[in-house]
Amino acid sequence: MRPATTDPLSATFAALADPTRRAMLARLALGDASVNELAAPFAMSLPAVSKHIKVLHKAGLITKGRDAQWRPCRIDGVQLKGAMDWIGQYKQFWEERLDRLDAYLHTLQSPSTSGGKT
Amino acid sequence: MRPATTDPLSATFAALADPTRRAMLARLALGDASVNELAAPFAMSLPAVSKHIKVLHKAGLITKGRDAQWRPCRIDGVQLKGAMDWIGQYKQFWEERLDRLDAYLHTLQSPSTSGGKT
DNA sequence: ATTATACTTAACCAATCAGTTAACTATAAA
DNA sequence: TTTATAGTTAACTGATTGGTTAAGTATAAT
Repeated sequence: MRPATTDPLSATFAALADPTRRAMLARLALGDASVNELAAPFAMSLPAVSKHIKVLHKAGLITKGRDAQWRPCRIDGVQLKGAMDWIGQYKQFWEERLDRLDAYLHTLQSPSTSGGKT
Repeated sequence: MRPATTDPLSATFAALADPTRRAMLARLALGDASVNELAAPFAMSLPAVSKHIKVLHKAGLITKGRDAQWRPCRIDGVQLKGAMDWIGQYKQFWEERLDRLDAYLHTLQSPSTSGGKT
């Protein structure tokens, strides 16, 4: 087996690739929550929830504190920013589309000499 | 078994969770490329590359054309925008941090009545 | 000391994933 | 028609994933 400590970006995207975990982040965006509070909306066992939380934690998307027997979870934006920045590199590939749509709409609006495709 | 057609966001994040596939997108950002061109930098078989491409395609991150026996691939930004927008919801969780750092730096700079920790 | 609450770990299972090799399809070139 | 090039599909494999139940740990309450 490889030591393989997956790179942060891969760990982040993998963690975000599950709807349950995304819902947990959505919950945590409203404020810190214990494991049981995070588990409440889901029809799955507590160990399953615990594993999801571990995935989020290992990816660095949340931090965990301690308060008696509770383990309050808190969202941490650092890795989310990393993921956002990575995707941001490709912004042109959706803005370009909008530009083309915009250009097309202009051709409809002002019937000049443009014949269409180059 | 569930039909389960995974939601677009999950498919997108899952596709991005692999460094090989991210590298392929980086290549495609430079311009369209055939399957063999995409495969060139990687020490893996062509079928493996073909599978990665299929994952990207099913997630809607690329489109595939046909030119004789070639299948030119092109990046498609729509789903990337979707992923970006989802993450963007959480912007406050990294800007907040910067705000706190900024506030802290100000306490260092202007030695007012603040004693430090609460 | 016992019991309840909060959570984790262990062991297991079925499904998916990332890779392989071998065989196949489709188009172009000789 | 044969051969080369480009790519996909099939069948297999080992590792990972997402879930389960049962057992264990840690703190608080009785």
